[in-house]
Amino acid sequence: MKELTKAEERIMQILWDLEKAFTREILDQFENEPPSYTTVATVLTVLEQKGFVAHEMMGNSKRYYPLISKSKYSDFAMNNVMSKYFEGSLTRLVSFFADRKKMDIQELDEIIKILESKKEED
Amino acid sequence: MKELTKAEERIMQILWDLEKAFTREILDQFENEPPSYTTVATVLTVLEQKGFVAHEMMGNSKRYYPLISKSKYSDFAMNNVMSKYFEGSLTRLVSFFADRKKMDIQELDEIIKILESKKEED
DNA sequence: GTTTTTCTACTATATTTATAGTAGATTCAA
DNA sequence: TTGAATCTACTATAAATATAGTAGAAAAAC
Repeated sequence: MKELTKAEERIMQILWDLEKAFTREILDQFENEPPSYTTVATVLTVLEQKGFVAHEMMGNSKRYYPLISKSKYSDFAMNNVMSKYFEGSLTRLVSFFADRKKMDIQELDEIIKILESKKEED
Repeated sequence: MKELTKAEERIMQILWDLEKAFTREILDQFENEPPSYTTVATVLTVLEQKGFVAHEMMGNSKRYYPLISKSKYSDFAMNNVMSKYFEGSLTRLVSFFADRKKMDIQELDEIIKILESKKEED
């Protein structure tokens, strides 16, 4: 999978959220300093070329939808960072976080619970 | 902090590893298809402008060293991805990983241990 | 002590990314 | 049924990124 550029990523985030959307609808999601309509349209075209989205015609308008799920891309993006900064190890990542973030007992317990239940899975 | 571009990041990774290095030494770390010497030198100049590295003169050569630690940048990069894909929550991230990765009992236990000891800290 | 190598500084160029304009088709609204 | 609005396709342009060449100074090699 290729990486998303920043502009592409912003639009993918919106599209993951909306699931299906016209260019106009995507544009409407921008709060401050929205890009121009054609900019969004161009980025969508690029995203389509790159295989991240597809569209269906509704009248003469295109309704876009993601071809790659957010969780699939999350996985890719995370593995990317993890391999570069934590030797791909979740253990290292968690330990890094434990070292430098405030985490309340409740959050810690929740994570432990998740991991415990994962153990039983096997 | 600004994000590192790919070319910059590759060189920072080497520099984090070597701690201090001349352009030539950095170049020597490239295994296949090394860039040209001047490419490395140019990227280092950019990195210096951006405040990621500094240098000391050794004779007429520059020995570069990182101004930003790998763990500081890791933190930045991780928070970046986490905020975009896991609402900034380590819990969500761990649960995502637990769902889609094979993890052996030993690894799970290790992470649990880390989190337990973090609990006692407070 | 010349030649060769090795640096840096500066410049150059190609590619990618980000952003948007224009023109022509289509739809809508009066 | 014509004028306004909206959409796509195509093109344009600026900015950022990636890569490297050239020239001149310094050092090393012979």
